[in-house]
Amino acid sequence: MSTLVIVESPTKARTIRNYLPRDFRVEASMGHVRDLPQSATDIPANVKGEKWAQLGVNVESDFEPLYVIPKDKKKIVTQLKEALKSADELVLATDEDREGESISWHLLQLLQPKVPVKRMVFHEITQDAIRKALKDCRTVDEQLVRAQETRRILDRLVGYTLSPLLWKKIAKGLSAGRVQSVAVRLLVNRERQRRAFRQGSYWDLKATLEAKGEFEAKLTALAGTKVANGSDFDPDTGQIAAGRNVVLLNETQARELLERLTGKPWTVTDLEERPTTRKPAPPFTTSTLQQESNRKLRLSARDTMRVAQNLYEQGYITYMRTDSVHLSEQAIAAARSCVEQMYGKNYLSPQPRQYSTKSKGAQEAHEAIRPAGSSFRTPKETGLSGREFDLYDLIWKRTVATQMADSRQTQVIVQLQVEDAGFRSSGKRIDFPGFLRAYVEGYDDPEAALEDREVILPPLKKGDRPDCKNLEAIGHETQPPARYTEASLVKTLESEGIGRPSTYASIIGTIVDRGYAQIVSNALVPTFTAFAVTALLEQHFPDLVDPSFTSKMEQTLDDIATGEAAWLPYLRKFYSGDAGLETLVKARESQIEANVARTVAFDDLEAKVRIGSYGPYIEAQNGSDTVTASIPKDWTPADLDAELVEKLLKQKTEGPDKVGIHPETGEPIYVKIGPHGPYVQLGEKTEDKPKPKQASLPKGVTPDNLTLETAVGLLSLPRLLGTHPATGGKIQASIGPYGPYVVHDQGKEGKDYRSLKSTDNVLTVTLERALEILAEPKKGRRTSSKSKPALRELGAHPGDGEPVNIFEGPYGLYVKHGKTNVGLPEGQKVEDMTLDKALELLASKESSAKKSTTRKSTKASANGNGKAATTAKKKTASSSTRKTTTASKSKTKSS
DNA sequence: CAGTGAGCGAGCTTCCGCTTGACTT
Repeated sequence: MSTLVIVESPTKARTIRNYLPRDFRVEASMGHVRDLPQSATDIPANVKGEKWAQLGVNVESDFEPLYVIPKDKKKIVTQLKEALKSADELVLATDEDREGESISWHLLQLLQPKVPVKRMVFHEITQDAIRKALKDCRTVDEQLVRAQETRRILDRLVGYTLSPLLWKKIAKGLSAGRVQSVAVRLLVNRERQRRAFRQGSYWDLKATLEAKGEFEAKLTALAGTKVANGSDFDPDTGQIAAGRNVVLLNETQARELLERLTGKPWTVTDLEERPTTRKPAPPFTTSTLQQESNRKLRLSARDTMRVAQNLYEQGYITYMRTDSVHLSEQAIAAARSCVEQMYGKNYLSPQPRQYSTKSKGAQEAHEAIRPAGSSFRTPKETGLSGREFDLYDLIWKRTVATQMADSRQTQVIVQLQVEDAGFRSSGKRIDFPGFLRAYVEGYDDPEAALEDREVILPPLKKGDRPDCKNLEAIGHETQPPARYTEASLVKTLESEGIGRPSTYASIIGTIVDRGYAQIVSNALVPTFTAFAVTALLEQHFPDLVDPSFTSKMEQTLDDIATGEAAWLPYLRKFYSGDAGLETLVKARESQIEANVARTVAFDDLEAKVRIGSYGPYIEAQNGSDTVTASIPKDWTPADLDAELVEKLLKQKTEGPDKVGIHPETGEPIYVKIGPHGPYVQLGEKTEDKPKPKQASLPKGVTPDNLTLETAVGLLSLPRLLGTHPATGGKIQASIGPYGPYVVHDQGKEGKDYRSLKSTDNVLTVTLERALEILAEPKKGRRTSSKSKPALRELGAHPGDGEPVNIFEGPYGLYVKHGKTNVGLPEGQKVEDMTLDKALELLASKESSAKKSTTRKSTKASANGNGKAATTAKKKTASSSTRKTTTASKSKTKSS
């Protein structure tokens, strides 16, 4: 008989197994094992008829939750039940936070153990910590569990009562929730500011001066009055903000001033040196890791987490979902020894640095994210490569930097005077780089990154008379507030305490999937739907989309956990009764007119935008007629101005613009804007010609700058360039779904495609140039085996003599034989691989590949609801055969 | 690929937080 220990994750199970006695069996629950039913198919038959069944919470009977085991957890639960049979003690070792406590409680409910049960908690995985934790076990904290359950129920009530309202009033398939709706609202508010933004412009002077060295200075004051710069403008008017005592220079004034100052003597009137110090940023949490990785490595939150998970599973870093900046003693010691070895004692912070968490509602069940172990491997020592290397490198540097000395800098500010004009020059000297040697935190605003650059001024003193080498007038324009990026959205949500480390990445996924935002070169741009939904929620449920809603809820949950508040009255007040959500939603349902809710009004547009079942469209009055026109699919409110609206409508009222007459066919060519953007069409659509020739406008060509020549060219694609001198195969140029390309027809060898560079023009590209492009090796993902050499060649496959090699792909290391690829098992080192081991892996894959073809057909998606761009959730039942065999193999090998 | 903006009506969509596993090279 033995003790069964249950933790959340298999990786945690593997590590703590080493610190427990031999007769302890450690299993993983894989997160939560029970939950409210997610969709109608999960609702058990016996409650399906009930009014509250769709909610999964019996709101008529003290909010009793209906718990089910989600499909993908059924197997785990049976396995855990089985494991418990041979145990004479059960130890629940899930995380010591609200969710972790709840998992333990659900396990108890499900497993109904007849043997003694203990609740064990630890914050560090070391021999000592685990042994101590095992001695100090407690029971499950029912109040903490209640707090979790309250959170769960509240989120369900919000989400599952507001979403149906949106289906009725705006469009089907939409969603609302405590977290996502606030996130969407942040995006919408920022976009509203951008639309309201009025650009202001101002001029100033820049001087290049010389005094024992060159330096630059900027005009700051004129006759004792400050010269206006960007911060003096009111973003809503584009004018100088009220109450500012500044002089605003326009171009003429700036040039006149330049004339007047030219040739006049300059004097240094003041010189100030200000020493400053900077401290290193705290170690990574999930949120800060995602932010930095997005800024520095350009990884999405999701990719960051995927790579971090790999690093964690291979034992390179500590747990990647955390809100704590706490470092264990051993981590601090390891970081300090790294600093000493790599940078020397001078660079060590005099005292070990420990950080404390500031963000709201942090639960701190884990350590900060840092290199694993009691001594850190340097990035080079790890043998990692690609994204894994980059991310580890980032984590290593940030962690090591926390134990480094402050950086000491001197800010130098020089005031200069010429006639009545005051100039300023600022420099920065890094006296001692300290932690900057290892790590500089990134910025969302690339301008701000300059802050850390050293700007050396020549040694100047008061009374110096520098020569003016050059003086120029420079015009500036104020910029609208920047859109949110993934990084800045996560940062904002975290600082408001909204969302959890495990969900930051999926929040962004949700709002993109629901069609609330599009990612355009790293920026999150809200859609028309986002505007409509946000307006409805703000107007009718202002409390729920207020960022402070979550922090108030958290406060109550904390009180429930400590016993100072009771859960039932809280939920009752929130949902039932006169002021409750249920009543409110019902009342609003009859008040809100769908036609109004579907409409987005913009101050600067006369036409209205409506959300239709096929996407957003414009509606305007033309005399007594109502005209509607679709807005192209990837357009957002950011793209829509009065001019474009006009264009879209004109196409409907007066027919499309004619570009000209086709010189050969004599038919007219039209430029139209369709659901996929602007395109040209040859002739009209008629009964006997239902499909006139059409072609999309490529990037850079707009309806405005489109010439007849270009239009004719586009309509004549694909264009034959000639034949290949070596093969005699045809070479053509055209535009495909991925943009302009050239293709070489190699007969039975297939076609060789290459994308054109942005500097090439499909309509004019020559045969010579095409041959040049075709001669370049193919880029892109399919050819990594050609561009990247094998990490190791293991030899020929006995079956067919084809080589068996190890490669590295974006998903880690894998063995390749012909077209078969198999990932290496966890922890398998490249050096230890043999041909035999590789053949074993390939064999297991090749045999299971045959079976797997029969399973696929069951997954046909029932997603026929038109445009809602949801990515179908992939939840196929796992084909256990291959996985379990390889898993058990690697287990026996490692033990 | 280049429209539509309304209907017979069944059954369904949807939340937040814990986890990993399927694919792919």
